Amino acid sequence: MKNEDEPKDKRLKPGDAQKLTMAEVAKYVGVSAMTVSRAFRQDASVSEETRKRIMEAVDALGYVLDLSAGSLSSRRSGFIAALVPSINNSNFSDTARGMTDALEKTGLQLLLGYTDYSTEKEEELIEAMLRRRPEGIILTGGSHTPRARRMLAQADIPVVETWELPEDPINQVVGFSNSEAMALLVRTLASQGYRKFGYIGGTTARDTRGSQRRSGFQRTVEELGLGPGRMISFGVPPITMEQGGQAIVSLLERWPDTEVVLCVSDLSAFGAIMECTRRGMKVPRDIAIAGFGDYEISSICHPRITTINVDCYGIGRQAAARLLDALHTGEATGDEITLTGYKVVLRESTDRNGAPTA
Amino acid sequence: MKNEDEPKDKRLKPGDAQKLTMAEVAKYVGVSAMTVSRAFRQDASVSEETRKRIMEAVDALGYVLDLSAGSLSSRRSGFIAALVPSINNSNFSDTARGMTDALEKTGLQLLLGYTDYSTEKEEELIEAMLRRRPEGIILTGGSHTPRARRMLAQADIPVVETWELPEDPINQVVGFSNSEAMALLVRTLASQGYRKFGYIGGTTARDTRGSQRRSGFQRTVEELGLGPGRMISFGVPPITMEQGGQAIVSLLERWPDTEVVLCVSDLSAFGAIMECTRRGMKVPRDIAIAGFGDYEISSICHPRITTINVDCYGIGRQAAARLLDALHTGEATGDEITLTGYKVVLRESTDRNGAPTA
DNA sequence: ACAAAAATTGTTATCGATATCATCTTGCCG
DNA sequence: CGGCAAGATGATATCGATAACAATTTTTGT
Repeated sequence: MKNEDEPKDKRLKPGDAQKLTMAEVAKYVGVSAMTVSRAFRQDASVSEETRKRIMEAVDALGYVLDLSAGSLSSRRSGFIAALVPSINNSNFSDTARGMTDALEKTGLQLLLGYTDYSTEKEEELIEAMLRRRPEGIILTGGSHTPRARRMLAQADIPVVETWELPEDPINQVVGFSNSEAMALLVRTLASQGYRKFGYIGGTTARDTRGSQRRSGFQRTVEELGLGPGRMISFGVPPITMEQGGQAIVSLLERWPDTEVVLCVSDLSAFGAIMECTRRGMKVPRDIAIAGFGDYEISSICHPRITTINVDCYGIGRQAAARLLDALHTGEATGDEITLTGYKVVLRESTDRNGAPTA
Repeated sequence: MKNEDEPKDKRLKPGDAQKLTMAEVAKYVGVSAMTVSRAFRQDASVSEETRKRIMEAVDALGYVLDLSAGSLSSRRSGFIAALVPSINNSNFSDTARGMTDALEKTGLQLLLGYTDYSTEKEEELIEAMLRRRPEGIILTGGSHTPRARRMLAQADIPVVETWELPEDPINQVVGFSNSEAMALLVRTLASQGYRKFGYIGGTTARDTRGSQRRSGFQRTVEELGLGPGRMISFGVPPITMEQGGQAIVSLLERWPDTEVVLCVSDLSAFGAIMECTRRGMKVPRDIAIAGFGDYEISSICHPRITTINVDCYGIGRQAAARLLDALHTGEATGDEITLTGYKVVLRESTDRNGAPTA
């Protein structure tokens, strides 16, 4: 006979609810741990009767599966990492919702991280995420630190970049051209007769989508022969409603004859409109203002704001779908670019008749 | 001699970047895996020289620590779970920021989940989180399913409930009385002469904070002898700007002489104000409207909205701090209630002089 | 200069589930 | 009724790091 282990010296602290493991559940039911493990997966071969008994025991004991142990041995962490610039931006939250919906029923969980529009923060987050071994990762934008790129390459998992069209994609891309979208808005407004264009955006290149919108604006105004646009930069992205208000004051001081102002987002457009209203100017009678992103506020406020509607939800949904494709096909897929839609939404704030309450 | 293992049959797939482990880094540097492990923690005793060499190797090889293995053996997952109702609500995102800030430098990461104001979704999320063995968990509100409560009890980790004062706290609480806050707003407005009070909120009890605000409203209006309040319920929480607009229409149809309307949140208040404006009513001249939460929009829009400012950031910060306390003191702390502040912010939308642009 | 203390590094067992292969039933068919 | 396939279950090794303790080197005090 082999010598039996003495009762272990493991001192369970008094109040310490001894931690339940699968083995204990197994002993309780009278099966092996492996069978309990199988009972937790619907594809595994366990008789219905045994599974039922196990699940009852799980319930009775209050056992909760331990994925950290499971993922170590199965080498599947069971989650997808997604990094977005801001927690509090309905555009990105719509995108996140799209991802969550697409991942439903796949057994994969979404882990969100917030980069605060900073590539350094993004790098940190990528490292933090990779340490937990995600099965794939979704990023916003195409601007990353060199080290971030290296880590991603090394990680050998599918990567999807979203919300823009990077010049040098890592892997897959789901997004649209922010500069083209802004160009479309400029051309649409120009075709309505506007000639003197102003632009409000943040000061730095941190927000790459913002920069792209700006360059789309600039380029298109010049292409249309409407001279260089009047551009005001204000604040570190993401610029707030308040900064939108401050910016339009600067802009109108410098170029009082401006006819229409395009803003990097609806939020700054809203701030600008409110500031104008407060100063006794009527929008669009005295000045027209447009935003970008089609946030809820733009269809509610007075006057309603002309904007670019972006398929935020679709971006998320498709990004997750592309990622799942890559995971299923064994990541042999070519790196594709999936274009998502956008459209101009004309509303009161740029109405040439200037009769917003019409 | 024992038979030596044949060179393993492990077929590394062609493109497969063979997964790096600590052992390989260790071999590369010429130390033991344990020393590499130590090099990753700043408190461990490794000579500076060795650590430098190891970190260079880590960099050169592109190794990324594997926490799923580490947390299994150390029994420390290194993260805190936090569940909030909505991803896209600046109040909660401020709270989340408070938590993140408080956890900075503690080595603990925050994992956010979104319950969508549903206790069923919350239960699912709690289970999903517990499966990854968080070291603590922060919840919003005090309303949970029985199974959620059981799982939390079994998990034996500190729990903090936030944003309200539950009748039956699980453990620690960081929040304030929503009904008292709303009562304060009612009393403040009553003291300014308002007599005929209306209220706009969601239809169900899903949003417990909303329900508490409603009951605070109702109770106080009656206490002041101003008769039963005029209450309109509209939509499933969280109610949107648009629903705020629809609600005020119903309310004014039913009770056209209402003097002031309190809304469950600033967002519905904003929607209500815009709808009034659109219909040619002036706020506050024709009707006064107030919100709750002091969102950015309320200080920007026109007219600016009277509201209750809540210390959202502080709630998050303190919740995380209390959790850290509990973790450090070995969870022997008594379950305390930490009250957070709120205050009435009077703005144009309830100005009795009705001269918002004054 | 030598013992004691401190700092550094290594060895081995282990965390809790799952992959893998082995074993045991059961059912089915000619 | 033998034999084989399919289904159900179990035994064991393993995932990759870290805890715990052991061994070694360096520093310190007197």
